[in-house]
Amino acid sequence: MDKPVTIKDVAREAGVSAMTVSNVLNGRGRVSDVTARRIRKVIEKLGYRPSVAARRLRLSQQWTIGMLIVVEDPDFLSDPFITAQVTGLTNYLTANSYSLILRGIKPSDFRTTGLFQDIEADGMVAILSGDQDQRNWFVRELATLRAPFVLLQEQRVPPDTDCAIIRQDDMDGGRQVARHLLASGARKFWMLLPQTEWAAMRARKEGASQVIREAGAPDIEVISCGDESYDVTYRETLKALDRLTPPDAIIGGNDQMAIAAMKACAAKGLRIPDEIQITGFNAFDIWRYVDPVLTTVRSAAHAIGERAASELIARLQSGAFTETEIVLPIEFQPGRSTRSPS
Amino acid sequence: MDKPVTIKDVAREAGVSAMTVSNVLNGRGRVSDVTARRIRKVIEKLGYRPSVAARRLRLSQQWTIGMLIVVEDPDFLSDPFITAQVTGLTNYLTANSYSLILRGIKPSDFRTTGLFQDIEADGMVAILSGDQDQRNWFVRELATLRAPFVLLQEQRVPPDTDCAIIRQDDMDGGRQVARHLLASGARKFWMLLPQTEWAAMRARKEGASQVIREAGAPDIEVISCGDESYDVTYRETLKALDRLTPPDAIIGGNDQMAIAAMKACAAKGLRIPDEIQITGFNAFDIWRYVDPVLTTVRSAAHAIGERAASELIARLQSGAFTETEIVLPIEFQPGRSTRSPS
DNA sequence: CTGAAAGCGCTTACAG
DNA sequence: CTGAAAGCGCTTACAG
Repeated sequence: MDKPVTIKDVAREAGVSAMTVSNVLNGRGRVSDVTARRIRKVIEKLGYRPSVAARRLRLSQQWTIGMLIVVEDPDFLSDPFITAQVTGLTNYLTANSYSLILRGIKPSDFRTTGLFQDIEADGMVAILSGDQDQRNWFVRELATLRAPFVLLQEQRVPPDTDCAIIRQDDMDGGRQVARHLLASGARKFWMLLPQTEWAAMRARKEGASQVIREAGAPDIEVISCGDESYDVTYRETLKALDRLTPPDAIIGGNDQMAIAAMKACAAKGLRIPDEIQITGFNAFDIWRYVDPVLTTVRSAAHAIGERAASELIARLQSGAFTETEIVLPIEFQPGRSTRSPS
Repeated sequence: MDKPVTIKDVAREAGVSAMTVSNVLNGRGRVSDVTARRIRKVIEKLGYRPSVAARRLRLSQQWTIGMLIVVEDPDFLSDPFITAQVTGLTNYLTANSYSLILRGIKPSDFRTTGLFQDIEADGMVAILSGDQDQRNWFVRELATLRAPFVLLQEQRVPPDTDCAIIRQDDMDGGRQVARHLLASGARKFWMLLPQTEWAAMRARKEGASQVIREAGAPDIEVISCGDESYDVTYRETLKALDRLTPPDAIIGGNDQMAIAAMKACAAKGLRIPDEIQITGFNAFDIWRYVDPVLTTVRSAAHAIGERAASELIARLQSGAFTETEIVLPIEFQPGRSTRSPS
């Protein structure tokens, strides 16, 4: 319709130059109170809004961080572990006048998507999935953007890259879960893992395996649960219970999987925790919806998101990441789906 | 470090003008195959990425939609009803080369936040909360951006505004729930609602009330549950059960609240559904984590998000919204937390 | 305390 | 098939 009002329109109406308007807007330079007040009146009257595009071009800074979630599942925000990180990120960015661009893409679309053609963010935060090869490839692609980035949940820092990793101590979480179960008498373990290899889940498994091997118990049996949805996990657990002797304990890769397993065990008539113990991971609200309340590990997800934002902003200001590997502690949270250690 | 490579660098290296490079990039104009190939090689070699800021300024189009969630709770993505809408929105936008800027703000910060000073989006999608007065005020503020916007979950279309509303038929959901409960013999109802007045929840209540009044039963008793968190809802339900005679049925404002109520009833020794029936709303994954499986209403949340994106993009192209009020159907989903109608 | 001018990196009629 | 020039709306030294 009507052309948007620009800084020039304001300047003309106020009888000053565009520069003076800019100074008022940005609090720079010396402008007399009288002039400033007059200009502000005109801005209000005309409904003037600065053009972000122009300012960004001029300053070659975007005040924008891109959040990239690389997953096969198009419903990429359904996992509370991810949404909590996104929330922490946005909240911190908003408080610091940065914008967050959110994008979920499938590994297969990775290359063709706009984000990788254009530069619209000063920095990136990414959650990757897939095997190590695929993740390495993602990291190389990200690096071609020539913008600093933070990887969440990754276990290894890519060498020679303007990049930092932030994660919670999933391996320690795995260790604590395994110790608790061993102390409660478990010797034979299953762990439920999705097909998609999340780095965080791998670490949980490694931590648990390590403690279990050290205790001289047989290594964990991995039950592969496809897309980690409730239905698939439930079905795969049932199948495994049909095929194999039930273990003493099932370690869920996350809470949702643990709950599906719980229901599967209940369907088989196995009493929890007497006949079989079950643990989850992350301690989001759902953990308490179930009966018995799930033994799980409290996640630092929100803090991870916040930290990613603060590290990235610091990096943009200082020119280099101060730390490239940040590990946040997690907290074991016993429930009633496991027995208390004797 | 090194200055970013611009279209001029590419042009110089390829021995052509910037315009020709631009033509190759955008598939406009006639460029000979030989030249085009050479230019593409140079782009690859130099690692050139177009500056989005420059293009946006030039074309005064942002290819960006802003998603604004106005809530008191800083953890604004914890509600799956919201995340599902956000996911639908991003997915559709990404597929259409639009970016999504996500921002959650508190009502009190509404005015001071950047989104309302600057223009960085071609259009907006908003989820509002608060009472009608507050929401009206938000709508007026949004209108000052002079960009089209879509309101999710709103029940009334603001007059004379470049705006559309999209919602699911929450009122019908409320009706269906009430009919089911009445048919199962219920006469006395409670409904759990948070302090924050979500328009969608109001509509559920209205729908249910209407059917219940028509059946000649006493109107619903509303139990106010603060921030709608598990803990508060649980506590308030317990308190109500202590204070008042238990009703025949409790209608949860959403699934999470219904589940908290379920646990509270169980704690009081009330058998579900024999002594008390309970229903939820939205049918996200958690609805089935509980025992007995919750009777609820399947939500069109993901479709709402997608539709918001498609309507907004269509509006940006055509200059006007074709429909200003879009209502998506919902689906009643009986579980085991209610009795089957006799 | 205020202004004229240059320039950020693109794209678009308009010529040739 | 290709190029020179103008301009999108800002901000920043540099003068006055």
